Parts: sequence; structure tokens; C-alpha cells
Amino acid sequence: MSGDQASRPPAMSDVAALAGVSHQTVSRVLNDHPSVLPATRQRVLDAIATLGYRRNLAARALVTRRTGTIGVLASGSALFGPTSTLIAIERAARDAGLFVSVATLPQWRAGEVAGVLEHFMTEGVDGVVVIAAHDEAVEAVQAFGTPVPVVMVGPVGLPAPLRSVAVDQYTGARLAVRHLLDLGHRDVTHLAGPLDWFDARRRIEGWHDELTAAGVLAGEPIPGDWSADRGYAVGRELVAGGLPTAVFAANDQLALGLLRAFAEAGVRVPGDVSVVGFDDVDGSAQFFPPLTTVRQEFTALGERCMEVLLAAIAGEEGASAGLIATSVVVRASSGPPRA
Amino acid sequence: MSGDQASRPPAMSDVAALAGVSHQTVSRVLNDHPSVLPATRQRVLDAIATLGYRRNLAARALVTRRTGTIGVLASGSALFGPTSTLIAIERAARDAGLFVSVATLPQWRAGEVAGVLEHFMTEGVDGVVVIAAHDEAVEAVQAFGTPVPVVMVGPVGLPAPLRSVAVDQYTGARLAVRHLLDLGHRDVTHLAGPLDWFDARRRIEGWHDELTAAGVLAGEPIPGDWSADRGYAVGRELVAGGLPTAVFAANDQLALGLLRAFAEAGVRVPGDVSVVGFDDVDGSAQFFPPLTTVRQEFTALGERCMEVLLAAIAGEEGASAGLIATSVVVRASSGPPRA
DNA sequence: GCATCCCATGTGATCGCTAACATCGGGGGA
DNA sequence: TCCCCCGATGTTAGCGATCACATGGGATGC
Repeated sequence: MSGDQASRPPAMSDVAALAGVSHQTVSRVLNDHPSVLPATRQRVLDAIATLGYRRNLAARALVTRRTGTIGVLASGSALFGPTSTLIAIERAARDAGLFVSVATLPQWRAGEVAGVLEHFMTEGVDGVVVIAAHDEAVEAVQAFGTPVPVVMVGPVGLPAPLRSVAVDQYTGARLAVRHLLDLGHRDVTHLAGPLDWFDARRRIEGWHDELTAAGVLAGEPIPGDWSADRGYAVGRELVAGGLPTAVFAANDQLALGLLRAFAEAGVRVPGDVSVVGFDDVDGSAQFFPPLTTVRQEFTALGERCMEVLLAAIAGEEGASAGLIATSVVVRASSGPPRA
Repeated sequence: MSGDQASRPPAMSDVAALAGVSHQTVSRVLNDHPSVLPATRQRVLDAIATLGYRRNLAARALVTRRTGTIGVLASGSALFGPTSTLIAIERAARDAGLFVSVATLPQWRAGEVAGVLEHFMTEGVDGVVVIAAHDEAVEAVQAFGTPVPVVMVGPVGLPAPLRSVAVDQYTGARLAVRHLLDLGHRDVTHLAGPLDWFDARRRIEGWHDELTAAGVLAGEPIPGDWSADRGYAVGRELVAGGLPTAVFAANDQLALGLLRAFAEAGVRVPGDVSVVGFDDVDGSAQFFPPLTTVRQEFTALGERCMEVLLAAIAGEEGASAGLIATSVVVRASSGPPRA
């Protein structure tokens, strides 16, 4: 029966033969079916151990129409936020017993997004997570219309059937500004991220609303990207054109550039100007000076993401997301304004 | 025949029926078999498009015993090097038409490594890439003994059947030190990475050998980890205990900490002391001052990694790895020593 | 002009697993 | 005591692809 070609890995039937049961009983043991006698179960488990048997996932997927795999579409940059999110999601997924197929995308062009989603569909993923922080990503995913559930990480309030999970960027920004207001600042400039990113927009709104709520005129944010280079350029302009008492940068990279510009110009931080960032990247505690910033709970984000996705896969409807908390990490770059 | 349950996605037989051919001919079209008449091929392609057919990978894997998937075992940290490597490998793999299953590991304990490898084996991956920079990882992988090819990214000269691909850390370190020697330095201290990391050890060797080759006594490197905090602590000690004319830090984070310590103490860089890092992380161009550092070609690393893995999967023997080049990025943190 | 070979295509078996149904005892209620 | 039901296990039929082999017709060789 069992043609031992030495090349073929053991199959369920081999285990069954060794244990003296039918292959179906082996299947029952593997799937924790209740009606298997303890003695039988043990015999099967022994046979599995002896043979070094591993269940063939392809065969299983073929009949169950479930692969137990999710596809994660991530950005192809090493940016701190997206990367941390990816790691958190992967961990949460594997804890839930799922396999994680990852594809990265250098740019969010619709064609490429469709290509990757097609790739995932061919693979037969049970669900997709898109770590997508900006508009084009949402449009591209929406246009594709996958047959399996999709969770977008970043955006909020998407039209069905898309679901989303996000960090509370808005409140994070408000907390950062509140911190500065509490120190006595009334002149808080915002160096924003790129406007086609959700996070950037929500941080702008938070900054604006918190200032407005305190009766302070917000003005216009300074347009930026996420780069330290841009931070430096803006820093120089501020030095030349007149400093506010505080700058809230949309991320730590921008803040890093600002700090360099200020340091070079002999502007003291926080003596002459306070700087607050966003992300709490590795090393921000050793910027010059150490950066006050906003920390996001990526682990919680990953877990929430999995909850929502698993619920969606199970066919549940709502699965409202809620927002992931942030907190201000106060360091040396922020202080009271000069009197 | 085709029981249109509306729930089942179209299968090859559905396409065959619509195109008026046998399922085998559909298979031939999909696999680019030469002997299919252009007219037939077109009819099949049309039917595929009409039905929105997608080939079922599980069914294919079941019979071919190939999943077209590779497993990538990455570290669970957002460190720049490992993350960039992961992204590069993913891109190279997908370009090669492979699916990428990722698992991250917060710690390299043998049990966890075995667990993840077991996970990959169950999934039926055709090969495994391990982005592992230190000893324990190699031992754990070696102990597991996977039945499929494994490529370790980082180490060099592993015993068969393990293969490896690595960046030329050694030469990178020599280049960095050479740069300092060329500027006239003779007193180059090395702030090292953790000694159980290959990269750290090889950077130490490169530093040591380049100094020795120039007839300079190297002394002992200062032990470190990869953190900016450690860099800061060491920076303060150096300020208190006597500065060398140059410090070669094992990575940019360490360098960042050094720079802060020097800036706080009023030590001028590069006037009083030159600093060189390693990695060229995002933002290092905006450190204060902008950091001279060593850049690694991650894209090339990913591509080479795939070449080696694909060759191994194809059954080829040698597939010697070669080392990936590095280059020095000269910025403002290095200059001639004070006369 | 006839045998030969190859090209284009079809047929049947099979990969390893799970779902659905069949079977066979034994225990409890009427 | 008889019957019904359930627990433990076996049997059969696919899931959707590929592989190996079969088939039939036209071009080729001598």
C-alpha cells in the first residue's frame, strides 16, 4: 500500500496504517473532534510523532476552501510607523494561528495595488489587511473590490464593505498641543505631513482644534512631507523669518531636521523654541535635545486589526473599530516659552 | 454539469466548458505549453476573462508538491537594517513570482525558531530565508534541520547545507576607518555593537585590520549594543575621560547618542572629534552635524538572496554567495583632526 | 504511396485531505 | 425486554489542478 518512495513525506494514510485506524480518525484527532477515545487518540499521536507527519495544508485548503492565510499589503518603505504596524499585525495574526503573506508596494499606483491583490486572491487568502496611509491606496483597493474581507489600517470611517482600524491621530495631536498650551505657549506652529496621508490630515485637525478650543488662532500649517530634510529646510526658514514659541512637527523625522536647523543657528531648544514630534522613533530620546513626542500603541493596533478581520471572516457584520490610544512622551525639547 | 451554486468560484472545468475544450487544454494555456493553437488559446483566454477565473493554488500545490511560496523569518524589531533587508527580499521574491510568508520573532530562542520553521513546513514553503544576525539564530536553524533549502542573511561561511548571503561588513568597516585615516586620524576608537551579532564582530575586525595595516595600534573596542542610549552613555564617558580624535560607531543609532553627548558638552564635531556611523539610516543626513556613515546595498542583498535560494530550490549545488558592497557616505561629522 | 513522426488535444488517475453518510455496539427509557 | 439513540469508527466521494498516456490527422521521408 504505502509505496515508500523515500521521497514522499508521510501522509495521513501512512499515519492511519501505523496506528491501525482509518485516515478519518487521524483527521479527527488533528481537528480535535470530541468523539475519539483517549487511547485511540494517543495511538494516533504516537504514530504522528514516529513518522514526523505534517498535515498538508494545500490538500486541506482544497477541500475546506480556507487557507488560514491572510495577505498583508504594506508600503515598501522603512518608515517607522508602517513598519511597526506590519510587525504588530504579523505577530497578532500568527498568535491567532494564521499565516501571513506579505507584499510591499513602493508606490500606491492603482495598477500595482490591483496586481498585488490579484496575487493574494490567487493565493486564496481568507482576508486582507492593507497598511495604507493615504488616499490613493483606499481608492485602488475600493476599485478592485476583493471577494474577501479587507481591513484598512489607517483611515477611519470607510464605506462598507471596507473596514478600518486606526490610531487616534487626532487626539494624539490634541494631546501634543495641549502639552504645549499647558506649558504656556500660545504661538504653536504646525509642520505638517503630506496632505494625501490620512494621518497627516488628522494631526492637522487635532492641532487646529486644540488651539481653537483654547481660544488661539491656528493659522495655516506649514506644508511638509515626512522627511528630515524638509524639517531642516523649514527650520532654516523659521530662523530667518521669525520663530514661533513652539513647533509641533507631524513626525519625528521632521522634528529632527528642525532641531538641526535650530542647533546650527544657535537657537536654543526649548529656551527659544519648543519642539514636539510624533511617533517616538528609535533614537528620539537621544536627539539633541531629547524629543518630546507622541507614542502610538502599535501592538494594540495589530491586535485590534486582527479582531476586526477575524470577525469579518467569520461573517459578523459590524465589528466597529474604535481608535487606538496615544500618549505624550515628555522629554527635553519642550518647555515654557520665554517670558 | 456545472452546478452554479453561485458560491463556488469558477474552476478550470468551467472555463473548459465555456471555451469548448478540455480542462487539460486550459491547463496548457495557463502553463504556456507550446502546443496550443493560437486560436484555441485565445478562446480559452476569453473564457477566463469572461468568468473571472483564477487558478486555485492549493489544487496546484497538491499535485506539483510546490507552493511557490517562501518563508521569511525576520526579527521582530523595527531596526533599520533588518527591516530594509526584509523589504528588499520581499520585492525580489515577488519579482521572481514567489509568494512570501513572513514570520517575525521578538527573540531568537531555539524553541520559538523551531516553532516558526514548523509553521513554514506545514505551509509547505519551497524554501526559507532567515534574516538573522546573530549566533543563536544560526544554531537554532541548524538544530531544526529543515527539509527545504535555507538561506541565512547575515552570516558568512556556514557549514552545508545552510547557505548564506551577506553584506560585506568587514570591508565597509575598513572603508570607514580608511576615510578617517585619510583625513589624518591616528586615534580611532570603535564603539562596537553587541558581540553576539555577526555584523558587529565583522565591523570590529574591519576596524582593527585597517588600523593595523596602517601601522596604528587598535586597542580594544568599546562594548555597546545598537542603541542611541548606549551611544550617549559612552559619549559622556569619553568626554569625561579623554577624547580620541575620531570615533567609528558600529551603527548610526550609537553615533546619534555620541553626537548628543558631544553637543551637550560643547565638544565640536568634527573640530574636536570626528564621528562615523554605519547604516545610513533615514535622517542621518540631518543629525547634528550630518553623519558620515556607511551605506549598504539592501536591494542588491535581496536580489542575491533570491538568486541563491532559487538556485538551491532548483537543486543546484554551490551557489556561492559573494558579498554585497558598501560605500562611505561622507557628510559633515568627519574632518581632519586638530593639528 | 505508405509508414513515421509530431502536433494539437482529450481521457483517466491521482495528489492528501475533509464532509457526509454508513456501521456497529451498548446503555437507558417505556 | 425491546427499541431508539448516540458514541466511536469506517467508507466513499469529491475539492481543482497536473501528469502520463491515448488519439487522430497532417506533414515528412524514402
